[in-house]
Amino acid sequence: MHKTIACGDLRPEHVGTTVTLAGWVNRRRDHGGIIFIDLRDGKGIGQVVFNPDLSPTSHTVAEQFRNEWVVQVSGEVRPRPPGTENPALATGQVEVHATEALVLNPAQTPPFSIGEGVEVDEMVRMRYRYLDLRRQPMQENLRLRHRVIKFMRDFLDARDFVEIETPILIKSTPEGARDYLVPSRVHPGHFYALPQSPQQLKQLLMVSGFEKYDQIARCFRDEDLRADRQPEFTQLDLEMAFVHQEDVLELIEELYIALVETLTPQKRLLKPFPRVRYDDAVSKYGTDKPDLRFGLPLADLTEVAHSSQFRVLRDPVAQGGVVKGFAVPGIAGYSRRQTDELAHFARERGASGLLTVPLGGTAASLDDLKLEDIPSSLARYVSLEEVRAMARATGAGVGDMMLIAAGPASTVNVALGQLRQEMGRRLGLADPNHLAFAFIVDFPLLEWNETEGRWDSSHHPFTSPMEQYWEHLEADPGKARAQCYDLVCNGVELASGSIRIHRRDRQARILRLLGYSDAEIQERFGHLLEAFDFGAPPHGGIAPGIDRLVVLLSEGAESIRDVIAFPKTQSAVDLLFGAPSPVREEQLRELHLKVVPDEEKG
RNA sequence: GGCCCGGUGGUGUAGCCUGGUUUAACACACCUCCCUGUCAAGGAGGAGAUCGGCGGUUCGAAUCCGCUCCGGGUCGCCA
Repeated sequence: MHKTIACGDLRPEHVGTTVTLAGWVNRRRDHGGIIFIDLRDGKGIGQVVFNPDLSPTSHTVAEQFRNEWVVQVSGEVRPRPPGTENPALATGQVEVHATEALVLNPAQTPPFSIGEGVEVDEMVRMRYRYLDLRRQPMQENLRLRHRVIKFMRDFLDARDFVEIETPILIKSTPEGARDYLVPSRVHPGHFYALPQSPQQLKQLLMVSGFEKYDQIARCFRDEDLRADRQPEFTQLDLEMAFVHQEDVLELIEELYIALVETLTPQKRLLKPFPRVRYDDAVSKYGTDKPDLRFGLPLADLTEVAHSSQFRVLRDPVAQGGVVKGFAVPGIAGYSRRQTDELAHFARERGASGLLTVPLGGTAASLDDLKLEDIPSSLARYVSLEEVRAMARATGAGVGDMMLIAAGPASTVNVALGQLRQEMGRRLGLADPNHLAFAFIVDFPLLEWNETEGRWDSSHHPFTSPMEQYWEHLEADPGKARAQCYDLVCNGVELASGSIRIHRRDRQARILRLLGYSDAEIQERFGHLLEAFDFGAPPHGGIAPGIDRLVVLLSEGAESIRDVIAFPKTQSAVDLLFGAPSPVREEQLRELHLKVVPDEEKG
């Protein structure tokens, strides 16, 4: 080794010993005579002193040191002189007095500072990702990620799970996300697909009798990106035989509680995880991934609005829509500009408009409230009693503001749900040190696809409906509820899973319901159906996302790009390697491919 | 594909709305010199920018207009 101890491991117990350190120059302070170097390595930072009186030769070498040079230093560990200890450093009680110094590799001035916590443009960070990763916050993020994954593996190993790798080159799946395709050289015109998840493979492993399978699995989806989506991402994929839904939920709850309490004990946790029905989540929070760190629940105002004379509310109801609203405490004094901004926010998310209803004035209670205390267009069209009814329904009091939207239920829920999240953030109700986990259950099995005119699986076609819905499934598909569950936390979907169908006849019924012909079923799912004929056990599983979890557990990661070593941009470009890129004509020929130029761009 | 935000020395920002008193400003980093107990060391000096690109308006464009590229956010999309 080029070193005998890590820079970050220096402690008072080493005083008197002679050590050799190697690392990067984090910062240098040259006093003309004495020189201080903060030397950084993977374990942390330690201070080295170069004193010309002690060692003129090493002092001369150290005069050339610059930030990020890779250097090796030997010397004696001594306690720092009284009054010069640095409590901000774990190594701050001691320092190394250099007697030998060596430049292992000089370095150019980096494009951005490694040692200081300056915000740097993400484009530059990704272009020089290896330098970005050298920075402390990114080191912490990736080390946390490692510990999370190791914890999961150890936890499952102790419960008899077997980690099994599944292929990356596999068959293109028919529906769902767009596949990344890989052309076959050996079979002209044929393609592999990268797995969107190992879904069918893990079900086949259940048929194989492994009973408990898990995998830290890379998944690929060629869809447009968001802050919490990358073209490739990592899941803890797991599946169990002979389980009911509650068995899976209990395992996951136990895993997440143990993981958080062990790795991030500073985070507050709500135990046990509430089970929230899908319908309740949507009606109360407008979304199936509610942030439960705060209240601000949505209230249904359709009844009140229906009888009112206000067309903005009445007409949408007459057309089968709903009116919903929620109370935001203490913001009755918002300026016109601020309320306009909220309305803009709602419209951007699909709402036709937003009624802002401040309950202002100095009234002691709702009963004393006067119409002139309500600077809102609502007050011009509805009675004071109707405003009071809405306030009672939303829980608004004097000094609060009601935010109300009308329209089709799905539109209103999306807009108000996101507005609720935004208000929680603005009012500081969403404490980042609080993790509010919850299971969302009782999902609908199917969703009507308006554009395609058919039923889609809300989860995936292998999800089993609850037992009682099999009987009238074809007669009333929309009514069926699934044995399907999500784990959500702080407004983020963290995991999704289900009890699967394990009998051929039932799987075929679902696929036919989804509009597949018998020939298509055989071509696309034949391998799975055939497996079910050979003794498939009842089974189910879940797939927790690793990237989003690490973001929630980390201090300061703002997107999953901050917890992925080499992420891609929103346009799926790798700025470090410059991928994707054209390939040689010869490579294309081997793959029997010809590139057709874009018609518009030529 | 739609909408929104951003792009100014190596980094982070100001200037842009209201075009010319700006030789494009400031901080950090960088280079030189001074400095023997600092830890965001300090002091003095210096170098460094086709203002993302192309085109237009104008006597004059970082500033106004159009197109375009790149990054980010979001809707669609993500079984």
